[in-house]
Amino acid sequence: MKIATWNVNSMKVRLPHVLDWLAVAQPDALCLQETKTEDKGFPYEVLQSAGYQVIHNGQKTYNGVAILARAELANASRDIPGFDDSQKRVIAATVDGVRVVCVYIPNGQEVGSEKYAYKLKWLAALTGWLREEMQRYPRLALLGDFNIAPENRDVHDPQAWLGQILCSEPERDAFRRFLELGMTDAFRLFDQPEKSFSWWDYRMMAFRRNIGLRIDHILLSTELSSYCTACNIDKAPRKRERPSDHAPVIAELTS
DNA sequence: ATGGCTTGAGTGTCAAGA
Repeated sequence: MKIATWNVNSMKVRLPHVLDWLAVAQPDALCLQETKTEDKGFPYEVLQSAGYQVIHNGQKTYNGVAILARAELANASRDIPGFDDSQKRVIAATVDGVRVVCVYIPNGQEVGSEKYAYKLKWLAALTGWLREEMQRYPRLALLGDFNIAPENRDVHDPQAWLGQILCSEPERDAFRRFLELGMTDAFRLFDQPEKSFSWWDYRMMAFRRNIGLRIDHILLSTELSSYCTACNIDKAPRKRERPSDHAPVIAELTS
C-alpha cells in the first residue's frame, strides 16, 4: 500500500498535475493540502473517473484538505473535535484498515505573532486528539504539511533559520510530542540523500539551487512503521511548468 | 536589501504563504 501527501497550493490550478501524478505514482491514498476551494468547487467527478474515492474539507481562498483513495474511505471525520477553529485543516478516514489523518498545520508567519500563538495552540489541540485517535485506531498514519522542519538537517541553511518560523524550538518540541505519542518519521527510517527537502520558495530560483526545507511529513504509529519499506520525496512535479512549491512525499507499506 | 513568486479575490492591489 502506498500512501502520500502533497500540498498542491490550489486544486484548481494543480488538477492536471494531480491527475498525472496519480497515474504515474499510483498511490492507494493521497492527502492534499491547500486546496483553496469550497467543497462545492472540488473536482470530485474527474477524480472519481481516475479511480479514486474523494473526501474534502474546504473553504474559500485559504487552507482546505482532502483525501483521495482507491478503496473505500470509512468513518470520515473533519476538523479537531472540541477545538473551535474556522480554518479547514484536518480530515481523516480509514483506508484498507489504516487510519489516514491528513493535516495542514498552520504556518505561524513569524515567531511571537498572533498566528504563531495560534499555531502552537493548534498543535497542542491536534496532539491531544491524536492521543485518543491512536487508541481507537492503532494502525494510524499522520500525513501532511506540518510547517515544521524537525531538525537542522531538514534546513538548507540552519544558521540563517535558527529560531525562525518553521524551525523554532517550540515548534520542534511540538513535533517531538508527536513522536512521543509513539509515531515515527517514515522518511528517517531509511538512508536519504543529504539536503532532502519537500518545499522550495518560488523566488530566487530556490528549487534550482536546492534552497529548501523538509516540512511535509508522514508519521507512522508503531504498528505501521514496522511494515514501512520505503519513504521518498518525489521532486518530479516540482520541475514542471507552474508547479506547487511543495513536492509530494510517498511511503510504501507492506500488508 | 525584509524583496524576490504564486494564488485568490476581483478589476485595485493586497493578504498569505514559508
